[in-house]
Amino acid sequence: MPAHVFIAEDETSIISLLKYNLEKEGHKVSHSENGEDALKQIKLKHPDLILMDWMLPDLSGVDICKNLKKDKKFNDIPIIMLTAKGEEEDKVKAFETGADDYVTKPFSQKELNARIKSLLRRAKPQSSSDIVEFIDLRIDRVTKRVYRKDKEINLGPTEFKLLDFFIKNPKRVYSREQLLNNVWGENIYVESRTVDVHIRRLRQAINIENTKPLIRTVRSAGYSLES
Amino acid sequence: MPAHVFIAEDETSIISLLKYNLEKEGHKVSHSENGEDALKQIKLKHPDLILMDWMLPDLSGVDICKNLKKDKKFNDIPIIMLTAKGEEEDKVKAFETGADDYVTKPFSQKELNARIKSLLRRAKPQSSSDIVEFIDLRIDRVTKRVYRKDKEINLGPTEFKLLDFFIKNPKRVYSREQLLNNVWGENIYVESRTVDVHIRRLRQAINIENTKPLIRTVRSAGYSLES
DNA sequence: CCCCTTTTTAATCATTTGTTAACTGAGGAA
DNA sequence: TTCCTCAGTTAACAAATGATTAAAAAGGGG
Repeated sequence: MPAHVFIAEDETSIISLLKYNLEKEGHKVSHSENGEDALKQIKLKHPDLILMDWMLPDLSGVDICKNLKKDKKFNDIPIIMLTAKGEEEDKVKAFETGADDYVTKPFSQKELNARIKSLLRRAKPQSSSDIVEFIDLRIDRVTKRVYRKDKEINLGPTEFKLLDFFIKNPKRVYSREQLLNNVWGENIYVESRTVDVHIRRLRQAINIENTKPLIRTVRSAGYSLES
Repeated sequence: MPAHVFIAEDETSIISLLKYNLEKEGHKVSHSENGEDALKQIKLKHPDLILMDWMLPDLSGVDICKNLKKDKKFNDIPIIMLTAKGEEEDKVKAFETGADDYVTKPFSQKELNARIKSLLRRAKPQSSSDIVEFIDLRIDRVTKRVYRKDKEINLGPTEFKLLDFFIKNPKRVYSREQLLNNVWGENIYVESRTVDVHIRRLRQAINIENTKPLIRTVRSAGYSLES
């Protein structure tokens, strides 16, 4: 699983070693050499995982960790703390501040890779409820099935996500940009016309023998799910 | 969640410490001070979880672990390895031999309890019953046999665990990552494509003369067991 | 050393996706 | 009303993505 890994570390030799190895694994790597900047960049780039030195100039790893963990937007980025060998009590402190794993220098690249993999694939808790309904539409997030009038409907992944998003706030009108941000993702760029196409596909799919259309077009504003 | 914990450890001071703490948590505790005896007792008592010292007189923890993990009847008992501090490479070896978790001495009781809880939670739900059925599929957890339409099916260990996991929550779609975490274990790192291969083998195995396929592929989401 | 299982790899196959461009229709202005 | 313009709709297609499959490589145990 290629991911974006951020390294906060002041020893350049370690940075380049890590960078080399991580890129070989297919990850995208950014880094920063001081705490202040690291925090700023992390918030800007929103990486998938952070390798953080315990000791950093001007803002310690612990502080960054605390800061991130209390911010809803960033508290689910896994953090691996890097510390010098032998500081056993640091381990406890690291976990207390919210680090997800802990590696002592010097570490084997193999082990680090393993831990990274493990953290990256750790299940994200899905908070939303399992089955949602709207009018004669039912969507089951556990079995990934969608029904209209108890008849099963086949949707592609994007149409599924689109409908799933609409159904969270029925009747609310979303602009194409909002849909792109919420369904496709913040940092993915596609033409806004693409939304139209998927709206059409979704409409076709959920349009079963003389039922209501369910998706409303609001001219020059966007789309909404309603009766 | 009270359970039966077995301790294989030769230092009596550690045994009594562990025993005290585990019993305070409500667990039933047995122990043995040498490898030979430990293995015998484990097979006799079939505990819910094992705490095992890496170094034991006359039969090492690794050997016991290997022995148990290749025995269908015992390979699902979670094992936590206990090792002296600083032996980093042992960690890798421990996981390779099939240990489910790894703790270095000295350890905090709090951390150990957390890990025990986590492993028990993962392993427990299967204890509900020894024979489970789904459609025309029957799996016997005691004898480790699988039948389809009363005809016995031969599955490799991984396929067995995979099917066993699926059958706990039929119809539920699991991602490859979830399957890796739950069937292979949190600490084992294989490519997620490997899952596909085992799914295929499982499919082939349970596909007896014109019966339903039973395993559904959900593109970009995962797999599920259903009719 | 041979056999069996697991894992990786790579080729192939199938579906989904994003884009483009032509088409349609609503609504405002004359 | 009629025409014009602009936004939305539709269909077609190429590219990308994801799943399947077979076969080779890697381990592990007897």
